[in-house]
Amino acid sequence: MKELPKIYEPQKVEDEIYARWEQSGCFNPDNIDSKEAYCNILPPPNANGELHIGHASGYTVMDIFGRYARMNGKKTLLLPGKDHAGIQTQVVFEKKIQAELGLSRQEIGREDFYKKTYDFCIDRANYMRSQEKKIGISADWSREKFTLDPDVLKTALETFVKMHEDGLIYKGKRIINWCPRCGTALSDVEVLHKETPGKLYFIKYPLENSTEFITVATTRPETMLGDTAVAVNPKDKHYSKLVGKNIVLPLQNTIIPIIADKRIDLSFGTGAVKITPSHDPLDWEIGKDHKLAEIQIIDEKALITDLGGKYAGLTTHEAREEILKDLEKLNLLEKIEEMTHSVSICERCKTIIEPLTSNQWFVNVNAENYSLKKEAIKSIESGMIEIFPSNFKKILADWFGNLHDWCISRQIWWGPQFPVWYCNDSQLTTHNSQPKCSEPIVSIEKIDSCPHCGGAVVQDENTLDTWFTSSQWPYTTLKSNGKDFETFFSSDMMIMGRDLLFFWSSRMIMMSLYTTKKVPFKNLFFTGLVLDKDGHKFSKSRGNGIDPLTVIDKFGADALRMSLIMDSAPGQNSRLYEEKIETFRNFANKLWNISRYCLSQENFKLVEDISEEDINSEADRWIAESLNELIGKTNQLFESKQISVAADLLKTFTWNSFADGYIEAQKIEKNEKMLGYVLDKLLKLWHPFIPFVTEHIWTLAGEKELLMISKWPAHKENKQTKTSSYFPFVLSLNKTIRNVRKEKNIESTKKIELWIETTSELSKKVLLDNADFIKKSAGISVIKFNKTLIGGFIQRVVGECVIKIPLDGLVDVEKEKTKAEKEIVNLEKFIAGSTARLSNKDFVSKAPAEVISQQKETLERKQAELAELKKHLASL
RNA sequence: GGGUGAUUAGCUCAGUUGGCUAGAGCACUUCUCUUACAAAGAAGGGGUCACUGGUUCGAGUCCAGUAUCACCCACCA
Repeated sequence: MKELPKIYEPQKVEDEIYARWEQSGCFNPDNIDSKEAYCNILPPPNANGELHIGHASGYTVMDIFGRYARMNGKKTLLLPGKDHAGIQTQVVFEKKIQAELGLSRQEIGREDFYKKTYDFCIDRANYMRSQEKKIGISADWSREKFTLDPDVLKTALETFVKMHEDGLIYKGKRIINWCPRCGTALSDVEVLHKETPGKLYFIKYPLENSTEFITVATTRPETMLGDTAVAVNPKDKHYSKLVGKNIVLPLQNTIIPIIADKRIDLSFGTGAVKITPSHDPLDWEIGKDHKLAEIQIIDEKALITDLGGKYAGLTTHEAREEILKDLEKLNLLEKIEEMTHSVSICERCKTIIEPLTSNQWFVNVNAENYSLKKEAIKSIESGMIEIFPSNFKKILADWFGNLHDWCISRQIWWGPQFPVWYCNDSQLTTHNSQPKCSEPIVSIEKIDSCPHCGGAVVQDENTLDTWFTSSQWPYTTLKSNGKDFETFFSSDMMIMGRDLLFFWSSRMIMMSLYTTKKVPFKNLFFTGLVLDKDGHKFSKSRGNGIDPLTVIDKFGADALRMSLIMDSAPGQNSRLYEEKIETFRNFANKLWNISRYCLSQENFKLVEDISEEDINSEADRWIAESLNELIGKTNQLFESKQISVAADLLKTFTWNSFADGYIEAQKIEKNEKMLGYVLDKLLKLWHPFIPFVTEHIWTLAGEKELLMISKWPAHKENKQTKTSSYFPFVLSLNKTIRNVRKEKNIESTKKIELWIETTSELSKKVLLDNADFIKKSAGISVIKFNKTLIGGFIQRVVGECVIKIPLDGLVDVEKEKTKAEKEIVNLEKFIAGSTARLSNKDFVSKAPAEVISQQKETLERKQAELAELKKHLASL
């Protein structure tokens, strides 16, 4: 066998390994013959940038489960894709063309802008795909989809048509969130709320035909131009006499009523509220109930409209200044208070949102014939979808409960245009000879002329909300490829950042139940945010980003994968930093060197299974049994989705048990077959986590088939496990001797004698069986049993043995005394507690037998130890 | 205003049906380049598991409350 380098260099092998996986065709489930299917739909990243560490985190988890399923013989599909990401991509691309060409999208024109953005996305998608491969995702690239692929989009638009027919999609004038910078309506989830210091203005509104005033408080005085009422709480005694009277609205000089509405908070401000139905969500509700007029005084560019009289054309900010000045002149500004309040801002560009009434398309989430939200709640509460961590279940259900209609029309250019046409005629004339011409024509096919009058038609200019298409992603992607939908839907697991809880997971659930009557996924798994070392979010402005490719280049993909999934529970944030990644790079190297050792053994090969005859020593039995136990636990942990705990367990076994324990013992008493068996199982168990290094070692060991499709290790259930505590006893004996050497500063080259007193024949046998190993690893010249030792010696107790190490002249009696005394106190404390517990009737009657016997066993051992110690102390 | 999560060794975090003289990695102390590995090996120090009560034979783990921090939701004008 050729000499392998001491250091594992992932950079040199990872690309080649990935290429072999791809060429094998095993990423494609069509090439796997199995009745049982498994499918993870990978969350499609926005095709407008590059992969960041958050993507890598989710992908790693998905790939781990995918590889686990594949090795368990399931027809496994990991379906990759990319999202066109409407508003976000438009913002990104507009900036790009502005910077590179000095052009605005208006200067380019809608059609051309769309084409250019499309090309940009495809370019980014190609780059991002190469990043995804670097991470080692075992996805079927032949099935990769983009949200704007014709087949995917067609399926999504068919849903639109169906929902429209069912009355779940309607167009109407409602108050919406308007982003003046993006120039579009936004849904509620796309609006953020930010605590902002501001001012509360108290304005006096004169009563009609009176010298009295009613004072209202507002943070946005400019909206008074659109006031159509003043409202007070019906219970508010201060104002009860005024309800029904009128007010002369200052500056506008219109007459508006004072109304009573229970939604008004008595304790806030003066208890009297100006009502501006066109520019405030609550006011809009109140206005509707009281049939108030709506006067839109702010337009879609955040400028005052003509209805704003002399303020028309001003920005809202300018108008506010002017209005305050004018009110002051009229002596109507009573006072100004400082306050902090919550301001709505655009999720994408952070511009302040202007609420305004607008004609938009909505999804009715609670229609009489089909309630999207109620069905979703049902699916969650009935457990059709299992959610990790489980407390997110309640959060989701509550969110659905409070859900309002979903605004799905955007006034942007990037994204699918509404499949809706209008008869030109109907827009021009209000009196139409054909009444049907006034109704929108909804169709996924392009419409050339009005089906009723044959006249010209125009397509609805609106663009669909990105989440309308991505909410159908598991359905549309599988639907567009042969029988995939029948085979794989519902998908098995969906993994996403918790920030997508409301944006995406919720909508996928609603839409899937509506279109397919099935849940989109059986398990929903949330990852927390990946933060930097100081717990900050990664962001461009902070400049603390970690590029996955840089990390992979430096430490390898396996190290990155491990550092992303370890040390974090589902849904919990985790921190990522170089030192952490380094430790996993070190682990990959450890596994590499373990394998190097194994491969260097004569006649070494990986072994699928062993029999009783292959177990020759205590060490063999111990490692075989521990391994079997490990396999059982790992499988359980995979089933309960606790992969980070599983990886931790594997790591402890690999490093501590196998490398430090078994391999060292095996050097004395060779058993290549056992080495081959354990390594075979370890490579398999590790493969989902660290696919590259394991596959590489597998190949070096001479295996022809890929590790990726090897059979997952099975736990041997029926096998009666014999007690495997003998070898750990040998290990702890070694440890104790080394400890003594260390304490006494005995050079490692100096051999010492080991005298043992024991009444246990079994212990004696084990020690004799492992004498060579003990001698070598603890530097012992000779082991003597039950001899009387004369002269100075150090005494320790290990298990049922009293061990004595003759050390003439090196024994510090006082030091040994203190040490023994300290240990005695410790033991007595433990024994007292343990004895009390065992003599407690309730404990004995209620605790499980296993716990009791274990307790007894430990107590006896400790008591024996104590007795020896006392004896020893007396002799000092 | 409502909700969720966190609080365990100097730091970052595990700890899933309650059985723990509480674990890992990093950092620290002391040895060792011993023929798989110094990206390593060996030995060691370090914690009344935020606080207060409760349930229980037994609580880091379950319940109630308190404190601090973080995040999310909400139509406080």
